[in-house]
Formats: sequence, C-alpha cells, structure tokens
Amino acid sequence: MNSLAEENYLKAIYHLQRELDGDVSTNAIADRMETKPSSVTDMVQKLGEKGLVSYKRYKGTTLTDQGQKIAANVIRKHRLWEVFLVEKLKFHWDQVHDIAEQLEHVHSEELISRLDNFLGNPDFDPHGDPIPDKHGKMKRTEKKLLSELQKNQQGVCVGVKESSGEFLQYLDKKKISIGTKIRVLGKEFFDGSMVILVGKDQFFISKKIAENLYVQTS
Amino acid sequence: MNSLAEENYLKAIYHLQRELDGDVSTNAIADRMETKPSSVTDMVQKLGEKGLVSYKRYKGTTLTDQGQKIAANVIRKHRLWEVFLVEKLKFHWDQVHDIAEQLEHVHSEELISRLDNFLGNPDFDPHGDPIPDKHGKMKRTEKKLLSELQKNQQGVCVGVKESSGEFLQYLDKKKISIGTKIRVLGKEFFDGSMVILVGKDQFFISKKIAENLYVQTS
DNA sequence: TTATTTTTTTAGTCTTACCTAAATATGATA
DNA sequence: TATCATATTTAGGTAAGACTAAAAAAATAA
Ligand SMILES: [Mn+2]
Ligand SMILES: [Mn+2]
Ligand SMILES: [Mn+2]
Ligand SMILES: [Mn+2]
Repeated sequence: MNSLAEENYLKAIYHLQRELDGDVSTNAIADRMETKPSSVTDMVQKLGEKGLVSYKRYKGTTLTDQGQKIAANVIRKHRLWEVFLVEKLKFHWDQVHDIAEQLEHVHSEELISRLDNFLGNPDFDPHGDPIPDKHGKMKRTEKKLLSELQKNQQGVCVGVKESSGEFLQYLDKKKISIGTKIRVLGKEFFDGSMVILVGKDQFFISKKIAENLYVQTS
Repeated sequence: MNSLAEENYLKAIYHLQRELDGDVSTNAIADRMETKPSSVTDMVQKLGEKGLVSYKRYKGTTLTDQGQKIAANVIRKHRLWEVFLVEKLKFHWDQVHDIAEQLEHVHSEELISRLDNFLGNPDFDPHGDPIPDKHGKMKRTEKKLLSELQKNQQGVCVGVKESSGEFLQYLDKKKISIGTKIRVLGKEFFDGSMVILVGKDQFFISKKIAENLYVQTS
C-alpha cells in the first residue's frame, strides 16, 4: 500500500513524463508538486528503493512499469470520480477537480470497479481526458488543439488542456462544452487570435484560449 | 480543518460518550482506537487546546459543542457513504464499513449535501443507525434489543448493535435484515437463549445474538 | 491508614514528509 | 579550458502521530 504522498508523486511524474517526454527532472517535479527540490530528492530516492521509479542521481526520474501501473490507477480513480460528481451529483465541471483529488486516494479495487460499472464504463472524464482501464490502457483519440485549425475549418470540442476554474468558467460563459461545434471564421497570424462561430454567436478568442481547447475534426 | 487522526479521535470519543454516558477515560479511547494510552494523552491535550474537547488531567475527556458538531458531521458522512455503497453500488451491508472509514474524511460540504440529496435524504444507514442532519440532529426511534422481548412478543428488525462482518453474515444466513419480522417463540431464562420465528423458519439463537439485534415493537 | 495495583501522564525515540542552508555536480560562457 | 550559473543532492531540523519505559496519581485492598 502506498501513502497519499507517494501516490501524488507518482501521478505527477506520470503526467510530466508525457508532457516532457523523457526523464523528469527533480525541479520539474518540485514545481508541479509545489514543494522543494530537496523534498523531491528524498521522495524519488524512496520510490526508487521501492522499485516504483528508476532514479539516477543528477540524471532524472522515470516510472518503472510497476510505478506506471499505480499512477494510471490513481488517475483512473480521479477521472471516474469526476464523472460521478458531474453525471450523478450534478456538479459543474469546474468544481470537481479538488474533490476528486481526495477521492482518488480511497483504496478499494472493488469500489472502483463497481463505480466504473455504475457510471456505464465511461471512456472520458468531464474534461475530455481519457480514463485508463484497470490495466492502465486508455482510448487514444485524434484530437488537436483549436489553435491548429485554419480559417473555415471546424471541429467538435472534445477536451481542455488546462482545466483551471477560470478557464472552464470562461468556456461556460461562451457556451462551449464537450461536444460543442466550433468553426474558425478568421485567424490572425500576428498573434494567433481567432474569430470563431459557436452556435449562432461569433466572437473573438485569444491564442491562449485556442491553445487550451482540444477539437476533433474529421 | 482537522486532520484524519483528529477526526477519528473525535468520532471515537463521540461514540464512547454515548455508550458509557459521561466522561471518557484515556484507556477507553486507547482501546477503541487500538493505540496506546500515551498516544491518547498527547492527542486529547491537543484537541483540548483546539477547544474540541474538555480534558482534565486524570479526570477524562468530553466533547465540547464544537467537537460534538465535528464528530457528528464525520458520522453523517460515514453513514451517507454507506447508504451510497449499498443502495447505488450494490455492495452488501457487511462490506461497506471499511470503505466508508476512508470516504468519511473527504472534505467538502457541497459534496455531502449533494450526496445526501442524491440518496433521497435517508434517515438511517444500512445497519439501521441514524444519520445526523447537517446540524448534528438525528431521528430518535424507540428501538429495543431483541433480548428484551418476552415469549410471544414480536418486532421488526431495525438495526444491529455490533456490525462486524461475521455477525452480519450470520444474519444473512438466517435471512434476517432490516425490516424482517421476528417473533419470540421461546426464551430460556438460564442463558437468555431464544427460539425465534423468521418468515416460516424457526430456529435457536444465543443470548449474544439477541443482544445485538435492535427491533421495534408496536 | 498504609500498601498495592491500576490508570494516566511524562520523557525520550522513531518514521514520514516536509523545510533551510550548505555542498557538489552539471552545463553554459568566456 | 577555466569560470560562473544553475540544478541537484546532502546534512541537519521540524511537526505530527505513533511507540516504550519510567514516573506519578488515583483507586483498591489489606
Ligand atoms: Mn481533475
Ligand atoms: Mn479531469
Ligand atoms: Mn460503519
Ligand atoms: Mn453503519
């Protein structure tokens, strides 16, 4: 059984490995965990001894297969709970992350398997992120950032890259959510800003917005 | 915000106060928490400084109003989660306690209020224990122990005193659950054992069983 | 009342997961 | 290559929450 702190480190390393693809630096982990590099060194050494990460002094850290499995399972729980909160308890998608951060550490295979079932074995969480199955595998999708679309292309919103409260609330205000159709009416090369059509409304969005919205074309 | 350890102590003291009605001894808490008396002393001193218990050296501990409220809220969460696990996830009533022990420490008023609602604002948990409302008040019922019934009296099972896995599984085997009608066909004064009628089956039960089943007559 | 047993507290350690400050390794610059 | 800046680790400490052993208070017995 791994402690709450260990699970959070494994999760952070998992995400960082995907973002930076390759070894994860001590400082990167410290930033993500909002802790000090020296604390990270302590922890990755311990996780190394437990066989959950491969850590070499001054070189960086990667998850072992075992560590990967544990991290994926924590993420699975996080995302399933988020689905529960939104689908069943009618929470709004910008309210569920912090609660899921707590729920993801409840230990019970039986619980998570029944929850998965109760929710209809969903493949994606409320933010469009894929939910790993019990073996850590998740559905791959061909999503791209809205910022990659050209003028007159359109796509369906399938997820968000950032899921901060502010960003999600902005999207609500603009009536954008998972499943919303978005068409690019204009794109400014100078700053990457766009004019888009959502339903019957057209409006301006900055590059920053476009770089945090995933769409599926096809 | 109180730590997991603090919440567990408050909960233990709450239950002990009701069972022993009066001040709770350090050893009683240690027994309940499966820890050492010296650890208990440390903790009740800290809870005393936080104003959650009234503790006097060598005299014992009681909850303050504030401590009582926090304890009742933890118990509220525990029992609501048990209802969720049984009603929605179809767990069996002997499987839910340990999971609820973890879930009860998830902090979010909004979560528990929505969960309560989702479950239809239940008054009792799967073991017949009353669920405190958000102010700590709970439904009082006139339940008595089956062992208090006399020959030919009957009652409806409304709860269990002990809820260990072994006991609950015994009850299942005998087809006794909340709502089951039980009639006392015979009672042995020497050892308190009984012959009871459940549905169409009659069988012998020991005093120990009869002292752990709550029934409602009338 | 005095002696003995039981209960409770105090003193001193341990582990986990943090921290700061100092030392050291690595990488970039001149 | 020598120097400097940055990244990382080590050393030493802290707080929470546990423990053991010893001291002190309270309860019980003689
Ligand atoms: Mn989340
Ligand atoms: Mn999510
Ligand atoms: Mn329970
Ligand atoms: Mn219960």
